[in-house]
Amino acid sequence: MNAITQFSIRDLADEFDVTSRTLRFYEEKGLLSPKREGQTRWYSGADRTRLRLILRGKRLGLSLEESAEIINLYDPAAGNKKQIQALLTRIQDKRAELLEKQRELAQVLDDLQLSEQRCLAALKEKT
Amino acid sequence: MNAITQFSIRDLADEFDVTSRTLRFYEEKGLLSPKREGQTRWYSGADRTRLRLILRGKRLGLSLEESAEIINLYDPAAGNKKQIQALLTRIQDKRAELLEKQRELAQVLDDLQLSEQRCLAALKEKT
DNA sequence: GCTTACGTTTACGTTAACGTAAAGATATGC
DNA sequence: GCATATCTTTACGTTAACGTAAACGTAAGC
Repeated sequence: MNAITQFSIRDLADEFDVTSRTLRFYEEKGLLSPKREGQTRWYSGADRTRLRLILRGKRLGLSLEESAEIINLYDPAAGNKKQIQALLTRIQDKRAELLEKQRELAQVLDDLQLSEQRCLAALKEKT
Repeated sequence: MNAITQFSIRDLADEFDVTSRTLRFYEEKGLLSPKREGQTRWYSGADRTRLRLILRGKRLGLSLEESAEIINLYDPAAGNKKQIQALLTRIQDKRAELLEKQRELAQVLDDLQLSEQRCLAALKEKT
C-alpha cells in the first residue's frame, strides 16, 4: 500500500532528459502542478504522464499550448450532455487537423523515398 | 515558347497566404533566390515549388533549416559515387527520423480516437 | 561546522521566425 | 503632374520556449 508514485524534479528531468528549469517553466505555464513539501516539488504519476505527452507533442511540432489543449481533451471531464457534446466537437476538430498533418507527413516521406530510389539507381549505374 | 513561369512577390504572397516580408526573410536565409530586374524580384517556378515545400515543412513543425535540408535532399546533385553514397545516407537518416514522427503522430491520433469513443458512449448514456 | 549537493526564487539573456514602421524609388491612372 | 499603389532597404520590436546566472535555503557526509 505504499506505492512510490512521487518523483523529484531531478527524477523527471533525468528520465526525460530535460532541465529542471524546463519543468518549472511548464509549471509556470500551468502544464504541470506538483505538490509542495516545504520548498520542494513532488510530481505525481499523472504529472509524469502529462510531461511525457507534452514532450511527445513537442517532437511533433506542437506548441506547448496545443499540447496542453490536446491533453485536456483526453480527460473525462464528465458533465452534462451539452458539455460532452462540446468536448466531442473539439476532439473531432483536433483529430481532423492532425489527420491532415499525417497526410502531409506521408507526402514528405514519399518524396524522400523517391529520392532514395534515384540515389540507389545512380549508384547502380556507377558500379 | 513564352510560358509565364515568373512570379512577383505579390503573386506568391497571395497564393500561399504569407507576407512579402516572409518571402524576403526566406531569401535572406538562403531558401529562395529570385532573379532581380532592377529592384524588383522575380520568382521562378522552382522558387515557387521550394516555397510550397518550406510551408509544408512548417505545418509539420519543421524549422526552416530542417525544411531546407530536406529540400536539398530532393535535388539530384549528381556527383561521384562517394557523394551519392553520402547523400543516400542522409536521406535514409531523415526518413527514419520522420518515420518515428509518423509513429508518434499515429499514437496521438489513437489516443484522441479513444477519447472520442468515450465521449460518444457518455452521450449515449445520457440519451 | 564546513563543504558538497541538491533544491529554491528572481530576473535578465537568447534564438527563430517573422511583424512593423520609416523613408525612399518607380510605375500607373487620371 | 500629382496622387496612389507597389516595390525596395534598414532597423528595431515581438513571442515562445527555454538558458543562464545570482543569491539564497537545507540536508547529508565527514
